[in-house]
Amino acid sequence: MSTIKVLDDKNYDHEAVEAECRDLWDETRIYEFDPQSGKPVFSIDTPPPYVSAAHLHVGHAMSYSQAEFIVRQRRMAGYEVFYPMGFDDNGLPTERYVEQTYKVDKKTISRADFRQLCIDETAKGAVTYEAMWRALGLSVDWRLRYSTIDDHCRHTAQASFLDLYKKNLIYRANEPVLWDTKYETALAQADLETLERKGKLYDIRFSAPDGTPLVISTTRPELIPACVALYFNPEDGRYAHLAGGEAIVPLTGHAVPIKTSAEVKTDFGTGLMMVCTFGDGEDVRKWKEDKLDTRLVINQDGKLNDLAGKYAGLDVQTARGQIAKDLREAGLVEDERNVEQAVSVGERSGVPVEFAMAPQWFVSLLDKKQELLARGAELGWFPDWMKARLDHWIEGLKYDWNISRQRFYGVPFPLWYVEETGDVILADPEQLPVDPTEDAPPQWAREKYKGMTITGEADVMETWFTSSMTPLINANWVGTPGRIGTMDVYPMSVRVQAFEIIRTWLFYTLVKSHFHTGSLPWKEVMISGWGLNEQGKKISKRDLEKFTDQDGYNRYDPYSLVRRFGADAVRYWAAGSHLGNDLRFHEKDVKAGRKIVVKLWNVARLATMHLEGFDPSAPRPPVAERTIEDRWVLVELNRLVETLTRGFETYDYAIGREALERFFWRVYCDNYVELIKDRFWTPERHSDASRLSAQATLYESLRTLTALFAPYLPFITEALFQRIFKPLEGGVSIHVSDWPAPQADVVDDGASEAMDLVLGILAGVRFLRSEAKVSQTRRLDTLTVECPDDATRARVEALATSLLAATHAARLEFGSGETDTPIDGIRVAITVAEQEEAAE
RNA sequence: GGGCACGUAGCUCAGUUGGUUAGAGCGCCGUGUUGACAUCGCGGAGGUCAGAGGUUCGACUCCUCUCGUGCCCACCA
Repeated sequence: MSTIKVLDDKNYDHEAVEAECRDLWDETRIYEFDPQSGKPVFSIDTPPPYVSAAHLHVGHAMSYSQAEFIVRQRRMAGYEVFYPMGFDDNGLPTERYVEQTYKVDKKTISRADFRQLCIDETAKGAVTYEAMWRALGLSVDWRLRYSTIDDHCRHTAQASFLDLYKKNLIYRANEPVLWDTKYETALAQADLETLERKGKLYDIRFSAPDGTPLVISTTRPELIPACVALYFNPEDGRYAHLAGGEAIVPLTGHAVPIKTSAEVKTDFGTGLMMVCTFGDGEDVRKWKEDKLDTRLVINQDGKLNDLAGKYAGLDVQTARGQIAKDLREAGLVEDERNVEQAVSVGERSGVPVEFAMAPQWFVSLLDKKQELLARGAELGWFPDWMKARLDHWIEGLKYDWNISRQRFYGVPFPLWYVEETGDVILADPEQLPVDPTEDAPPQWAREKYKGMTITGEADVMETWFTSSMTPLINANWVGTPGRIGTMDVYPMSVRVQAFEIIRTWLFYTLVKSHFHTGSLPWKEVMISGWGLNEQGKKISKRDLEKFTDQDGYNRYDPYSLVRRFGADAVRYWAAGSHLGNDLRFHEKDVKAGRKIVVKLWNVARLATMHLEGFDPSAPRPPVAERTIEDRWVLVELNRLVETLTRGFETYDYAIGREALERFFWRVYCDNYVELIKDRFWTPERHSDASRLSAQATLYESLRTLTALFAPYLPFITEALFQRIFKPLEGGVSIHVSDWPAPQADVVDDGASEAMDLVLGILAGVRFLRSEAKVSQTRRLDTLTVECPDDATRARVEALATSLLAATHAARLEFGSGETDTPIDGIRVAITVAEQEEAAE
């Protein structure tokens, strides 16, 4: 027979407990995915963070914790959990970081050497990240880790390219592309941000061949040398006579055609529009549709070229000022005024994008919008209103997906070009991953193009081309030997991510899955908000640096918080906002988390004191025979279980936290455990049966509470399980025990109503004690209850035992009360026990 | 300009299909300790639920409009 021992540690030592739990979890390997378990699989696709550039802050801790609440609950609910973790060490952020850290230039270092530096650097970052995730208690199966530059991921990305190529979903074109002049690379639409700024709108005088002035309006005078046409609205009577004619461009003196377009607004500026190569997307469209001349005046480095005449060599900004000045001096500026403009800038560079002509690889999207919208509609969205963001993005797509980047560090395209014929040689699937700038093309190609010049594609794929593969990376789509995970876990159960990358990561992943597998990548998506600083702004590097004190403590640094308050406390904070909503960080909220952890420890200590010697394997009193206090708490507990289970089904961890907190504090600690004390303190007025009833109920409720708290507070709940419950019921860990189900034999047979009466009277007594400055535990001589009618009096009388126990009173009397209670018509009064007075 | 979300106590937020005197945490005030917990208990103050209309027997909740905040999208050159 096993019985319960009292918890011996008076103080809860989170550091010791967390270390103990981590060791236990490592040793027992309970988080490892077992494909043979026969249980339904719950697989989760979480963001692979950039490991180099950014430092972790509580916002990261928040969103990963929110996902992990769900994971832990699903594991307990009987799912076989597949929980990998990835790191994104590809792409521009890493490249920039390495360039700056090692002071290297991509033009003077070999691709292999540079990649090695990136790999080394990101390996360091990954160590930090893994340590952080472990400290937070993320139940990741670390055998499933991937990093986007490793062989498996490069292989997957290149296989994706080959598959798209075969399916005719990818093409190469030499078209105007969005161009970042700072990093000198092409960009995709999704890489753009909008910058609001003040600009100037100039009215500038062009002329007709006969010298008649023609005044156009533009915010970009530096593009005048690139002008290839003027447009006006066909409805615009002012210019009707110009149609089909020509205009002479100032500064350069070249002639351009004058055309009409319904899109020109008659009330904007002068109603005459200058079209250039290329000022914006509209220019590109007219250039294509009307087969305009090409006068590309801005080079890939953002400087003007020889077409700009004396302005050659100036950057866009300088040229704009210089040209405006010269035009003004020449008397050609009719008007200039300030305007608000919205310009597209590179997300990373912050520099306004230009257009450049360079051959690029594109994935077809524009003719697939309907299919992609349909896929998006198949997904289960949590919260559901986030779906609108994807729909709007797809509807607003203007370009196919340009995946070429004129950068260095990324996954190479698996192909070579034959200079003489222009043919494209694709890598053989067996030779992936391949780097065409270093590796030879396949044997058959070397033979076929013998004697010709074969060059590997020097561009690399953009980073999203790889990260959009994470579900297929996890499911080992390419069949890398030795990797755990097969297409059996595909589509995955859920993707977790923040809202700002719906248009990128979510969208591209959907695209890839649709094209490669004809199915969704996951069944559902869980979209989280951001952790914000006290001011409600995104947490910045500045926050992380500025608020560090002498001890190295920083309130935005998850490590600092975990060390000071414990991982459970940080996680408890993270559960504080509903899914999809931002959460402001306040240290005091983590302290509140800490408080509930300590309270849980203490209430467990109290329970073990009352339960000392209790044998849970012995028959317990049927619920129907227990006291009303016990039946009441079990009814409340059943409701709690239902609430949490329902919340978790829709990824709403916050419902559960809220309900748990309310139950734990208001029902359990403040009332239930106080109400049962009398049965142990004054055994002479309670039966053995009622004591056993309390013990059984206390045991059951504490066990259920431990399980319900487990997804949120994995460490303390594990500690309680190991110390109290495991010796009695066996099992390895609370985290692989069963998720609680409502107890079927618990029905609300009036216990709640009766307890309302007891608690109402108790509230009145507590008020009187407080008024009279009498301790809440001091014994009362009499409890006097004033009832409005005989029926109420009879109900109160029937509850005498409970009332005396609750109020620690010796006698119940009926008479006139001193104060109201929350219950209509019932008033109470108290007298303090004489003998205690004497004892003092 | 369009879309999405939001506006509830000093601060941060709950409030599940509309139903009696709107809740919590923190903060504030008062008070209590030989029996889990001062990392605590008990009590208290504090809100015209952004504003205005409308639907309804009844609105924090549903509808319309206005104001304000955040984010996303947008070629007004």
